[in-house]
Amino acid sequence: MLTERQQLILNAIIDDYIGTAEPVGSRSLSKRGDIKFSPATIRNEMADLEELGLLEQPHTSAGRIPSNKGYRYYVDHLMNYGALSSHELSVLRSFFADRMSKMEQIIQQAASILSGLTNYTSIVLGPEVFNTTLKHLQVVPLNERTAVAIIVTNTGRVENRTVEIPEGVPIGEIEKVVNLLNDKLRDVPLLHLKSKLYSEIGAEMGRYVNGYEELLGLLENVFTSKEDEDRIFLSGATNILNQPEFKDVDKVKHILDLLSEAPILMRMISPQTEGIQVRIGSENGLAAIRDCSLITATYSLEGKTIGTIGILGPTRMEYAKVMGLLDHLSKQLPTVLGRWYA
Amino acid sequence: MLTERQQLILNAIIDDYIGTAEPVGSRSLSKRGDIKFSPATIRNEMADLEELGLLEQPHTSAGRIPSNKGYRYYVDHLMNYGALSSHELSVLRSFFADRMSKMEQIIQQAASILSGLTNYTSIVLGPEVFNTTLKHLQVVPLNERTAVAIIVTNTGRVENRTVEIPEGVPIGEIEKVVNLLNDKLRDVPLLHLKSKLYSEIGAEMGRYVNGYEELLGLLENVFTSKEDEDRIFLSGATNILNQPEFKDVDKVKHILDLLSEAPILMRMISPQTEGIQVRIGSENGLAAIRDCSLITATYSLEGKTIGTIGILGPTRMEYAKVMGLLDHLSKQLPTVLGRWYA
DNA sequence: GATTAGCACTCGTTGTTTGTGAGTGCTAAC
DNA sequence: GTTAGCACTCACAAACAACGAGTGCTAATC
Repeated sequence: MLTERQQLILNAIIDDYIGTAEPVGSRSLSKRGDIKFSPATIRNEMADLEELGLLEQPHTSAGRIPSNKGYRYYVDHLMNYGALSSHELSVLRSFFADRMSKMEQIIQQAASILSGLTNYTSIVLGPEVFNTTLKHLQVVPLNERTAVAIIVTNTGRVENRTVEIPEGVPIGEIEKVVNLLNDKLRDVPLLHLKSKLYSEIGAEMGRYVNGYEELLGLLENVFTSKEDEDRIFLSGATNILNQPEFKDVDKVKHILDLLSEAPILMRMISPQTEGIQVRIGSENGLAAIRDCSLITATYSLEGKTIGTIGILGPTRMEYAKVMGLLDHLSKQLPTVLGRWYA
Repeated sequence: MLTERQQLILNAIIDDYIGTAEPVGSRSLSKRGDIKFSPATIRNEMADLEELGLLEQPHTSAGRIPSNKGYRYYVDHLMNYGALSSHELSVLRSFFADRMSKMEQIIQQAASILSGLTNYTSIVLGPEVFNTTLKHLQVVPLNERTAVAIIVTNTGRVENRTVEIPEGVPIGEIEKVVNLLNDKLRDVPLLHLKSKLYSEIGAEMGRYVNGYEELLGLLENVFTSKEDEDRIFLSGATNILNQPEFKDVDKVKHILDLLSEAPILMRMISPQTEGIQVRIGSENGLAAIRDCSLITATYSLEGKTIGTIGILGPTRMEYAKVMGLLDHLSKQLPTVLGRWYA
């Protein structure tokens, strides 16, 4: 347990360092208004904090910088979520005022706003298909052998896939099947489409349609959601380049490469637990972002977690501000999304 | 007009510099097998070439590097398209063997291959809607006030937009309109949809449908293609970070920011003229890529230019190799795309 | 006993100097 | 016309000193 004064000093150091990216020394700390001890006292405390692993020294005669553990302590015990500035509030208000966009646009916009307001990179995981249901299935033949299958969900999302029409299946048959499926599958959650297809529809289809086995395989392919990739929205990827700690091109390359790998991002920000989560430096597990912190917040609808919004920045991140923002947005986002689930 | 020997030397310098990114001196040149003059002679020639503006000297006692004008001369007069390596050929062959993907996937894949084989950034402009025609129009109501309008083209592309249903228009009416439109607009080029909508359909619609004015406005919105953004495909954006001339993070940031602006890319690679085009350094006009060269090749179908493939790299680019590749791919691409226009 | 002034010490940063070597331009010999 | 030779230039790297921000420790002070 840290003493009052140690907390004060740790807090001040992190505060300074977040602002300047320079190691902070005892003398400059003692000049801050909120610290009323001499540099010598501060030095003693700093030595103790270093021994506890909360601070580290780049080299002997430099100031101290927070260690990952230091940031962790700060986040867990010292920090309060920042209140939103009036500017932030007004940006968010105008975002929430928009009632026209379709869901994907809303999510993309949310990502843009996050990266715009923070100058970090935002990663947003769009709503899970969860209770997304099938609204309409359509097959449009393009020529004799190809057709495009289209799925419309109740959230307004449209997915499509090109399929090859098996030899010897006349267009008429396909239409019959599609009509049947539309009747049977309307309002069925996407998640259950495949199982329902086999358990209930398969047999019935056999009665009406010739060669339905091929069609079944085809439909399975159509219903296999490629959602995983599509749920990831990125914004402000190049913002890291603004941070002084990423002057090194090689480090940056690894990060940018990582950001273009949707499946990895997916794993990174999939909600492990509800609420706001902070992963500092090596806590992320990925070497490429060992100097980054990732803050994520889940958002829910009707008590179910359906997605995540996240910010990736240097470990020297404005935690309070970012967490304030994420907290606010994650709570408001469902109200905008809500109408798609009416 | 350059003498034989000047050409030989200029060619050698560019060749060397492309490989090493280091200024090349007279001594190292004279050691090349293909140059049989003494360093002194070479120096004299280099001085002349510099006077002509084809070479420049970073500083007095360094070797020479090609100027933009030097590259230009090289591209226009000295260089031959590189023959494709067996590796390149095999990659391309397996690409062209794929007959299943839908068009967007083909284009995206082409971009990936280009960036993969060159280690530069590839920018591809997908086929123009040009003779893309409407295959099917569909409106799926989501709830009382919203619907999603879907357009399917003969190329298998699916576009969709969320629309608000005007008050007092019953679902039945909408269905009627959609059926009418499907009859009238099938196989009409997307480009002409809007004009046709007004010139021919508008009046007729008035006869059958109440409140058709609102619907017209709505449909106009739907038919306004947002294609411009969607036609751009990027790959290997972070490859620039591998080039030694882009060690500087600030330069890189400008380029990466540029690459995320679809409209600017659009303008950059829209085909001005048929065939392969090389824009070197400042010839691009954009400050952010003043140290880059952009090589583009148009591809055509039935004599009409329908799109562009391009490579963005440092001015010190492997012109011969890249142009060989682009030439090959731009000629082959239409054969894969062809079936969508059958 | 906690705090602080004082001081010697460390070490990265900055600026200067000094070689070093790759490369040049020029001149004179071939 | 070509080339050998040579003096010269200049970026780059190493070596070095001065600087100063910052430290740890000790002893005086509150």
